[in-house]
Amino acid sequence: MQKITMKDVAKLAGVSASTVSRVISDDQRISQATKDKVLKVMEKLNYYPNSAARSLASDKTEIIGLVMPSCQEDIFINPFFQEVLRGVSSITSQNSLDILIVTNHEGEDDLDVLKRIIQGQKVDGVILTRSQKNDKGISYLREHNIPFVLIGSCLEYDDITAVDNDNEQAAYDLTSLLINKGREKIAFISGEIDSVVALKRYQGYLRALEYYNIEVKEEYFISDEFLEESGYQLMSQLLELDDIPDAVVCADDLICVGALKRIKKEKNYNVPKDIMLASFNNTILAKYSDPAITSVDINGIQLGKIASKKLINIFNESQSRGKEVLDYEIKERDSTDLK
Amino acid sequence: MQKITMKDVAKLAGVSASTVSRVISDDQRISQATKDKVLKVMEKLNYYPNSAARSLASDKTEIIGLVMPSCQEDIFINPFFQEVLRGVSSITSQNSLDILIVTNHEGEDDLDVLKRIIQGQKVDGVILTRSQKNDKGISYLREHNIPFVLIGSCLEYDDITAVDNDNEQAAYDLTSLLINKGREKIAFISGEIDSVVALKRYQGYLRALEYYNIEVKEEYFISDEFLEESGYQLMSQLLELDDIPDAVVCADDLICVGALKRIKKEKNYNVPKDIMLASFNNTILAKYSDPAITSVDINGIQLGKIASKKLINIFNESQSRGKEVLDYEIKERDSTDLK
DNA sequence: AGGATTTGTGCAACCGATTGCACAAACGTT
DNA sequence: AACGTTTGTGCAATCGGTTGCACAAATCCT
Repeated sequence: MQKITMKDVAKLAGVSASTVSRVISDDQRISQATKDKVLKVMEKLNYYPNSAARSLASDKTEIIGLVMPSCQEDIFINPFFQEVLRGVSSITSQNSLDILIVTNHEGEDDLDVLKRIIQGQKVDGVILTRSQKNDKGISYLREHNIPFVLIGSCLEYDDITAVDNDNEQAAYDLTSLLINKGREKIAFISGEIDSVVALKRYQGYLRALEYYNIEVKEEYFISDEFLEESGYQLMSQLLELDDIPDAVVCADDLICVGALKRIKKEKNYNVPKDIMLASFNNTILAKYSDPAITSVDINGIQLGKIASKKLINIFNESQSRGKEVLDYEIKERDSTDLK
Repeated sequence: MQKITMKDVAKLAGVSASTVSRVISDDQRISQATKDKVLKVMEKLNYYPNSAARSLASDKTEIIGLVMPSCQEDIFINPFFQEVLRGVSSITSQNSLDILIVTNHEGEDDLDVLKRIIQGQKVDGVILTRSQKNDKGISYLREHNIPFVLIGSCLEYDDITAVDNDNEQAAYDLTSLLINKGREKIAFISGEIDSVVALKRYQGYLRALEYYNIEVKEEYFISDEFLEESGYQLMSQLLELDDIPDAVVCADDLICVGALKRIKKEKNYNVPKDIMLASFNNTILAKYSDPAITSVDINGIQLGKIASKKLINIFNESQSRGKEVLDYEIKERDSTDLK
């Protein structure tokens, strides 16, 4: 495929390359007549500007990076990320930006990827989809003053542009709901507790127990990874306790679905009668599982949308930085409903 | 953030920029001593090559485009695409490539996006996740000799590199399964029948009916979009017929889930007793719905992996072009099981 | 030892855009 | 008519790499 460059357009239109460039960026100083002429030629030649040349010269890529969990991790399977992607995608589409899926190449750790992407200037900015305690990535981005938005929260700095739900409060509400249904032996199972979101949900759970004067049993809190398999294993552990819980709060639908599967294996336990289940993220999993799972809708699409908008604001140096907290909604379903 | 360029590295290492460039590309001609020296400096300065400059000069981006359904379309919600993305991602990660999510910007049609991405040289090649009859995109890519791989099939050309399942046969098998369970009034509901995959599945369905000498009723085939909502609507139509089908083959899980929802609304119909449901793609939806839906596992992850591998092969001009047909597997679940 | 060969490095052109500055043409003013 | 503005366009440097070619130094040969 032979390449059409600006020069070709310029020559055919009988103008200089700079004029063509200015037509593309819709420069005020170019007369309408010239613009029309050049645009016609561009159309005729099927010209599209070379984006590498463009970003080299202008120092902009028109691409934003969406940083996903390492792709080796199966957590990538979590439908939550697809929701975020959809949200992001709808905004980038409106703003003529593209999305680069950022995952680590073989041998890279989470910080390496960011460095490669950012310093290699593959993107103009990034959206992070999760955060950890003492997140190296966040520190790096912050120190180097790189445009980024966090979906989630950051414990260490309060000057970070982010979108999140009040996961602590949501977990409090969810746990309270179980308590109000008469449950007192409530367990909490989670993915990596280093993840801020897991931590916040755990704290909300604790606060609810304390508020209702329910004893916090150490063995009722166990964590592993954000995977269905982990949910299955963790539930196994709970079922082996002398005093089996009568309700379980899961930090994520994927975990919850795993836990449910494990419970179903035992003929003598019924959800919700013997054990109630409640969870987070309200992905399609929760909606279509049997029984359907009560889950906190954190509106992944909206998180993605707001995050992208904020990132675009940062590009434009307009306001609306800072942290934005989105509403959540508990979707009550059969897993907590005794009918 | 001040930029570190090759010149900086070159100066500090006491070599020329070309040498640095050659160290990066691990050129044979550079001595090990020099390589070590330069690498050390690169590390020290935290140098990462500017990818715009790199691709401008080398005419390579190290990025592959994953062409998604228009992001306005809700089909983007289909978990199938996430599976593909996971597969692609695992391969690109191993090969130090990145993924650009390609969706149309506002005002662009499907062909425009491709032109912009390809002629603007944002990517080295693309993976298409769906195809239509007389697909403009495919013609364009083919004519301009652009590296691409299709996940799916193309009816018009047989020289296209693609990965697919034998969807016709799969639909035949699936329909046969229903027939063997004693059903004879089998409907087929689908998304856009312009999509090749829908068409193939429809053809397989027809072939099964013919093979078993079952009359093909025109009103048993209706189509709309690949959405849950469509499944719901289409099922409504079927339920209004004088002679209601006793089994429905759906072209996609999302549709099937919608259809199921609609059936559940009618108290006097039971799945699978009155109406059996069977579907395609075996996404989590099918697995966790209630009743669980019998679905053809087409292995989206694997499709994504093979597609990426093939694309990389095209880059390397190695063989293994052509079409590859992957196995499918019918996962029988409660929606077709009378117990 | 001198020439041929191999090995390692640098020079400079080039990739295709953007953009500050210069300047010609067209216009308005007195 | 002469001069100052305004308007529209072109020149040329620049962005940060890659790569063909030239060439110096090191090695090998007879």
